[in-house]
Amino acid sequence: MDTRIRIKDIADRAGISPGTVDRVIHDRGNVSPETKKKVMEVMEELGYKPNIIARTLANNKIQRIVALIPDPTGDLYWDQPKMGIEKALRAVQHYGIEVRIAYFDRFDPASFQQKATQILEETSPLDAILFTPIFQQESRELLDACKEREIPNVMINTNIENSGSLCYIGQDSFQSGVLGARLLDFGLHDGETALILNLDKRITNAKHLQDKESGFRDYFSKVTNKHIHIVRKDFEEFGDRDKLRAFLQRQLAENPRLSGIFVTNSRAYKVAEALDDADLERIKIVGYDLIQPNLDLLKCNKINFIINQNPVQQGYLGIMNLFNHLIMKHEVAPLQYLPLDIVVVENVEYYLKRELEFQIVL
Amino acid sequence: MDTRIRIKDIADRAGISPGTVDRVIHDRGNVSPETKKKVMEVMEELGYKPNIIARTLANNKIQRIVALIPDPTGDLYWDQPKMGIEKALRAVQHYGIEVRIAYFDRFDPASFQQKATQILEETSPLDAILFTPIFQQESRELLDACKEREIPNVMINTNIENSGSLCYIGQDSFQSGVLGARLLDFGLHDGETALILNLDKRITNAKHLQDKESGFRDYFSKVTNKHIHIVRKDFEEFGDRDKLRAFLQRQLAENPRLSGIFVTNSRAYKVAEALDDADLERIKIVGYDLIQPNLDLLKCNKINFIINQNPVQQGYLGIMNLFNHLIMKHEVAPLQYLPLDIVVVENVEYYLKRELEFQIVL
DNA sequence: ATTCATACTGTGTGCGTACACGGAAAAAAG
DNA sequence: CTTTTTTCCGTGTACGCACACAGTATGAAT
Repeated sequence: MDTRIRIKDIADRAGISPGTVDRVIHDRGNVSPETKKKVMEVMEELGYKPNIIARTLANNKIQRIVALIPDPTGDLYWDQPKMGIEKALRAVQHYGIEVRIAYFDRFDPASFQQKATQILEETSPLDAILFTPIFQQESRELLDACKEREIPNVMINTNIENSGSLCYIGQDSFQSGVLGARLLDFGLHDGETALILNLDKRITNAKHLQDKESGFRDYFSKVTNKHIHIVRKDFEEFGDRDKLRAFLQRQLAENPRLSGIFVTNSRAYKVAEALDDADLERIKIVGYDLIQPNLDLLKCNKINFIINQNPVQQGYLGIMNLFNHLIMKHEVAPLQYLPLDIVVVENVEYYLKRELEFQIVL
Repeated sequence: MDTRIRIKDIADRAGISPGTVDRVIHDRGNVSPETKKKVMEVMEELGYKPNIIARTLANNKIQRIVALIPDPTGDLYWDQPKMGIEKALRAVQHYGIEVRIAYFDRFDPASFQQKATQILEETSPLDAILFTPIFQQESRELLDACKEREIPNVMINTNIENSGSLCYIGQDSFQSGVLGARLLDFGLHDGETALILNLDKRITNAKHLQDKESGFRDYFSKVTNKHIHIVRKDFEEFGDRDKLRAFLQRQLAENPRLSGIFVTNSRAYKVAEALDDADLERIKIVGYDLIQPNLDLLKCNKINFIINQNPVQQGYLGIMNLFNHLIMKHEVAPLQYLPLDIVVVENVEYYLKRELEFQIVL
């Protein structure tokens, strides 16, 4: 395989045996300082790059990763990180990586806490954790436990600052709000009203929703040629269509010139379904995520734009980054913002196809 | 590594030696029909999956790939597939893949032909080719030569139908035109004119530009609430700013209500640079590709939308697909359309970041 | 002077596969 | 029946690395 430098080459050049070079490489001690220095110099000089193929073959232990994500039952969005995780697993399982996916109730912090504890206690060995820190408090506890036990971890979808995590993979919430504003702006005229709508339980961590709102407001604060009135509302009972309809009617009554709604999560379809066609004609809707009900409404122009949060990618890259860390021993970028894909009818197909097809199959 | 089935396990179960199992796996003959059948049954029964790691380590020959792409000198776009190819190489070089990049003059079919011949004759062994078939005729000749010599090949950026290629990776040109129309449509009013502008030498294959035009027209043919007049122009001397300016002034004179320009390749910046600020205020521009001059003009709102053709991805996936074919011996999807990314000021940063950062480093 | 501990270094085996080589058995030729 | 050829199959080695283990050298303690 080419003229690659092997450990043996280093050894020959340094006038010692491969075993010693190996000790230097893995910093396993029992090497005299001079020899170590010499070996390091030779490695530098010859540009030694370990052969991962041989390394993985020799080092045949398994690395166990546990992923803790929301139970996708009844929520189409959370099925997608799962798909990404499974796709990544297929790519790296040859390297001795094992992934178990655990689920928690996305509306119940106690469930998260319980599962996290269970994972920490019952999984052995536990080499890494991938999780979605949607509950701020409970996630911090998990992060602390990881730090204490020196378990590398990756966060996806929601970020927590100063977490000590290996990395975060997901969107930049603030900028995501800016983009949402920009997209709504296409359909807004001077003096009209835009509504920021959080269809979520209050209990879930609102941090990234707040960031989206800040970004949204930031955009319009910089628009000079027209003035847009901005209103924010939270509504918890999104499961009940009639209540949602009543709620929306109230908003329309209070804001007669309401002509744009920014739904901060994947539930834009609920809004579109609850509004009358006549209102929909006038009101532009920007939402998140390529889930089926959103797609259906996008195709008949009842939702105007969808911002793709790349949930499949999040899961995929989460695992791949752990792979890079655990097996490849590469540096991992701590903050990995995914693109803010703008999805309209005309390009939706290709994003869907990409999610389904492989990227890299190893 | 888990409880994986090895060749030795198959051998034991079938009551023969690993060598024979290996012969069956690689169909290398010298195995009696009964034994072969027996081995196949056992493999099926135990669900044998070859260990790629060990396979690659043992099979230490190199696979030589040559990439034939346009010389990026003086054209910022073509630098990007090159980056993608290099990124992919970094990911798979451990598996014994070697890539050499050859360049041709993107305005000179003879140069393509000459380089192609040279590659076929002088590279030995030549295990695969990745190329951009921008010259229809000459590319067909290369495809024929590949077919004759049974050299697997991948096309990126431009597609040729019925090519016998392993796969095509790039955009769906027609749909790309549809999207371009949709984006321009945001800024167009009833009765206004949209210009489809090909800033290219006539000599280059116009097939994918034609497709873009068809898509563009197709979109507006389906718009019912307003009527948009569509004009198409080709202009070869885009290198000369004064001539381009004069040309554009002529268009403005001929089409007083011209308020949208769809530039079908990466040269939108040339249009924006050649127009007066007063005209730019009114005229919306949609172009392609995240190259620096386009980005600068996007940021100051002189270009409104950029469609990303994902050139880095094209190169990256091109190599990765050959890797999948050559090393992994996986099936490869023959038609791999990349997403049509809509890029505006608000999300441009994240696309750029993605291109620069790794995706998978192996 | 011998033993013993310590600090360091070399050797060997295994990981799962590919493939060359050689040997045995069966079939064909003499 | 013997020799040669063919067909089939087992053994061994290499791939590059990790790691256990077996050394060797040095100096201190007895």
